[in-house]
Amino acid sequence: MDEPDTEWGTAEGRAMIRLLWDPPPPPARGPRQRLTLDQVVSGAIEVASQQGVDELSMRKVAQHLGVGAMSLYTYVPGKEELFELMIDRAWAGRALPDRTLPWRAQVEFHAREAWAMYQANPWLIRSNLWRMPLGPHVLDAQEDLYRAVLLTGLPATTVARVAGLVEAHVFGAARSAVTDTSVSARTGVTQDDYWESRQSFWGTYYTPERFPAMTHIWEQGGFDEEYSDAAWEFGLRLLLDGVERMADGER
Amino acid sequence: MDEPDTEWGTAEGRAMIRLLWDPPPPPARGPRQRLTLDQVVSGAIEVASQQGVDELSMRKVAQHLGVGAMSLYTYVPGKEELFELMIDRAWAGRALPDRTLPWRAQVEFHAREAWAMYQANPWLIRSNLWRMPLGPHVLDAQEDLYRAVLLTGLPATTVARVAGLVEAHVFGAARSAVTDTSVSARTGVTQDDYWESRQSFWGTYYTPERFPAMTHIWEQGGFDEEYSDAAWEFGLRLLLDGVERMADGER
DNA sequence: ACTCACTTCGTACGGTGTACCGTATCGGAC
DNA sequence: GTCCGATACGGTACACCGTACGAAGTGAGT
Repeated sequence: MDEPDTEWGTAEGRAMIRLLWDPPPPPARGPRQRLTLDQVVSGAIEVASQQGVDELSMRKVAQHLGVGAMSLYTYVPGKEELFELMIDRAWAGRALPDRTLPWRAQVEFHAREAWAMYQANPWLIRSNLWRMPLGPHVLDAQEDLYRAVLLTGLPATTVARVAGLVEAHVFGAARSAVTDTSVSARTGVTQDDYWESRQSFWGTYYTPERFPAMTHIWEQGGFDEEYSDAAWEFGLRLLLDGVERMADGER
Repeated sequence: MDEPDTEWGTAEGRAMIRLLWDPPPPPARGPRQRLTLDQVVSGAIEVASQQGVDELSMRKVAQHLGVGAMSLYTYVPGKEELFELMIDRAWAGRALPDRTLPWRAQVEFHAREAWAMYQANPWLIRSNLWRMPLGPHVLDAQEDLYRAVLLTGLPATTVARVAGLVEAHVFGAARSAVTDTSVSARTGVTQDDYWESRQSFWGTYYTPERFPAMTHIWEQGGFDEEYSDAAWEFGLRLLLDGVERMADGER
């Protein structure tokens, strides 16, 4: 009789999948739409980029696009779905490596593309926390990464793990690198201001006796270049060196 | 004259640091407090654990503790600060490794403790996105990890990178592993229901022709054990193998 | 006994996502 | 050309959020 309206059942799931994979047919029979789905997604991304993902709201997206808030719901079932579309759009920008390159160069290309994607779309960092959306561009990129890792000749289980490691590593590095700047953009507080606001800690509670290792690394300049390009590529190299060794041992 | 009330300046920063590091003196001169700061933090963690971090609200925490919503603000400046206290509390549960063990065993111990922490507190996954709080328990654990990695004898910059890699890797693995279950707990939709709701995708848009690599890995059972303990320990091993080789080459 | 710092919490404000529904707009059928 | 009905638009409303404000009650110090 009265079915629950918030169910995630097959109905909503199917609607989302269609939205991602099928171009929505331009509806005949009614007044013409003022916008396109693409414009809505782009507008949302612009709002998220300019004001930060925390400030993203349906009302703000609508205002940015010059329509009423509720009008968005004719393009998109809800905010969550809009977010999935935004994610897939971001992944659409990822280029694929030249298939004639050796596997390692291809994987490194993928990693650099992922890094660039997170740099260009910091709001992504706050997303993939949920499930990765089953969007076409997401899957195409992942498929190609799996293809590249398969070139190693390693067993399937290992390939799945390695591909996951590469994606997770880049994501983790991007998260750390982007966090500071995005927080700054959101609150208008610069990184220096933040540290200054917390400096009472350094003078009061931080003592070299309690934190000798950190103090030592600090004095050696070990924290100076934290999360530059060099830092995350160092991790990638470490990772791929291990994979390469496994692959060599395999054959 | 009218100073901005939302400033993050030294005032608020100092208050937060004191809240984290100094036990709040039991206030004389007024009616006795009904709760303690510890109880507030514990209550918030219970709400986050039971209902999911998205459902965490000051009103719900207050109700859970049997007090009015606004009463919480006598213990804590705001929600953000409460969250930092929750994070530090979670880190407080991390045990430290036996210092007589070799460095690798110590680092692995740290990694396993981190994994256990994320398993026990899935709401953490949605947190560290901002800056890591400067809480005493967070810093004590990190200090000890740096100490353990320093035992390798590697240069300071490398030590900083390796420690970051280990933490980031465990976090990434935990994020992927925990996501499914936490979404289930939040929405009451099981993982199977979710996949069923999206199954129109598998029948309609997923074709082996478009995704040959994924299909191949799937057929080989490569995705079966995704994000079990074995999966993330595989990544850790790969990582530490590389570190070990660097350390050996060093001396 | 008085003072007054302090806790508690009801009320309220501006924000959110979005359900509901009246109104305007058009394509297709006649 | 006229009308029907599906559709887009968007105002209003509801439940919820974080939290500012202030009134009322409490209890130690004087």
